[in-house]
Amino acid sequence: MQSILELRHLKTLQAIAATGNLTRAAERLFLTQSALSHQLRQLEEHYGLPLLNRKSTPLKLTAAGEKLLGLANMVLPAVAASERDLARLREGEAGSLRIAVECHTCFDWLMPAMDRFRAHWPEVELDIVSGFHADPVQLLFEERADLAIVSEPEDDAALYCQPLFAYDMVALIANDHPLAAKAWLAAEDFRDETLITYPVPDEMLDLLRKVLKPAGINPKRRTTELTVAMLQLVASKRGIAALPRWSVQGYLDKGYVTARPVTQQGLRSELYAAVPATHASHAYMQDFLTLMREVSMENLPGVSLLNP
Amino acid sequence: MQSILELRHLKTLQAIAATGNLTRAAERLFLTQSALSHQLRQLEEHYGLPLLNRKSTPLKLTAAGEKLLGLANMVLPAVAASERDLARLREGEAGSLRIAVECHTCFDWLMPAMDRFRAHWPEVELDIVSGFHADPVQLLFEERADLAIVSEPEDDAALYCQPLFAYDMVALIANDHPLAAKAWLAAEDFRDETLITYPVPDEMLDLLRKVLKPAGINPKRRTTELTVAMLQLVASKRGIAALPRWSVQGYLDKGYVTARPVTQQGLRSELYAAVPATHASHAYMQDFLTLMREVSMENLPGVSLLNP
DNA sequence: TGTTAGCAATGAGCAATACTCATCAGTCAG
DNA sequence: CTGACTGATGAGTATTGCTCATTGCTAACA
Repeated sequence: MQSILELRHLKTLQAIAATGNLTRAAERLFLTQSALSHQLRQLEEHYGLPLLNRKSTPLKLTAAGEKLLGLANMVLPAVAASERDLARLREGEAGSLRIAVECHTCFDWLMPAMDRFRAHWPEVELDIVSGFHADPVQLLFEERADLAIVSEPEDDAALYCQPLFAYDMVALIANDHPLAAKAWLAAEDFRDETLITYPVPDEMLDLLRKVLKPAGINPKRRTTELTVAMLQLVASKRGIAALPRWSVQGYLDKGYVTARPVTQQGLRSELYAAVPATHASHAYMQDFLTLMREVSMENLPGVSLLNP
Repeated sequence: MQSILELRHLKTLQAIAATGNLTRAAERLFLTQSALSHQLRQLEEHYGLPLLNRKSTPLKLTAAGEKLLGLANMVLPAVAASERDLARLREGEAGSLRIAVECHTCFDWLMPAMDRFRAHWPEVELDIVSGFHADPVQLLFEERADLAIVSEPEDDAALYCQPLFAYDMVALIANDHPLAAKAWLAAEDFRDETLITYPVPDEMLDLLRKVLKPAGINPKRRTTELTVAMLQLVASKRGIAALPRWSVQGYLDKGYVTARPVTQQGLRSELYAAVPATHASHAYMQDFLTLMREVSMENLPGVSLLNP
């Protein structure tokens, strides 16, 4: 009789539709698989209708489920927008969000996140701090930036550090390169090759810091600023490179070059967002932090969210 | 950080905006005043903003409150519509809803309720059973009607009976009639007057059943089918009538005739909807039952809902 | 000016319920 | 057949949303 539906249920349905899997949907909502299963059963009992087809993998919504999903898709964005409005009412419209990056490839996913953000907070001054800096965190302390994208968690009490996502770095080699025959590359394999990198300090290159330096290997080097140029050099056997899989997936799909894991376990890298603790509570900052996670999940193949 | 907003909160805000009063809003939601107060405080703490201005009576929403109310007004109807869709998915589109009335004046508020219903359930056959019947409940058993509007609760297990609302019956007299000088009319006052009624059996006239019959008073009678005709007769001192206040409020506001309570405590009447128990669970029936209550609250002055 | 009625706020306590945990059953790939 | 991965389920717990009882405030009225 009385409606038992709550926003919680709509969020659940959205997560299930997005992941096609109760377990992963639960993760996304910071709940357990059991919780979602119970929620679902309660809804289905209440409406006397199945909401999803359990037989299929990935999980498919029934017609009734789709109806409610449609509701969720119209209601939840409206709720989010209203909550932003309230935050603006409390904190005012304006503010600044200057982003410092240490990693070239980040632009790929930062751009769509920034676009979405601009629509939410037109009055916030949004910038990427130009030029590359050895230590982007330093820019935060100098108040020349409000947010830094870094590859290791910062352990400073003056900073709030939010995990973004993890991804695999892969070695890129020409399709007919002898190393392409191997299932994965060891540090040794780089010894006699030319390593192609961005023109940044060694400490900012995960391959060098985590794999080659520890093994005492220091290959010949060549640098370029552009990812496409790197791929061009690799394809023409002028050297090998190591890049995030998500930044080159498009080229891999076209068979332009070959990717191989670095070391047997793979080389897993992570990204974190660091913001001055004083800025962390701002609503627009919180919004951007979640936006970055959302956008990267949507757009980048093979990344996994890190628990905040 | 995490959103705590739920549909429950939106319903609360809507009720507060509608009643301008926590206590009455709580009644409408079948909760206590305390519950709403706590809800409100939780929201205000979470958003760091006051949602309503406590100083004013009736309670006024702040800008932030209005924002959320706007959200409620867009979200809640969408939710209700989706739930109707689900009900249709389960039970099918069609059905019949034939309404039997024992009280002439009911048309005033039945019409808008029926209009709203038709929009919700276009495939349900909606009718008022024509002609007047001494016992509309009988029509339910004969399966010639699906819902009856009656003035006393039915005590039959085969029927589901929902209270609708309560209202005051008032005596109508000419402005310069001697009885207009009295604050209220006693049974005695009717003895030498002509009573103007609808042409229905005496048991269906609350004034006769509850006041005059018990006092052993049986005044002269005159009948007419139309409410306006009754008022015309009253105004020209051809007799006095007793009608629901809500059905004549418009004429009273224009000073056309004078209204006086019947007996010192007033003559309070009630309306109930009776439906065959077998039909009561149908979603469209439930929808109509709540629609009748909603519409009468909105349109009829001085009525009060009865607790179901 | 005291008195009462009406209203919202508050804190304590309780009951409903939303969740987790542990486990089971089914499906699929190796 | 086994192990990995899935969702379902029941029991138990932690949370939370609610009610109850009371207080403080305001306004109306004698």
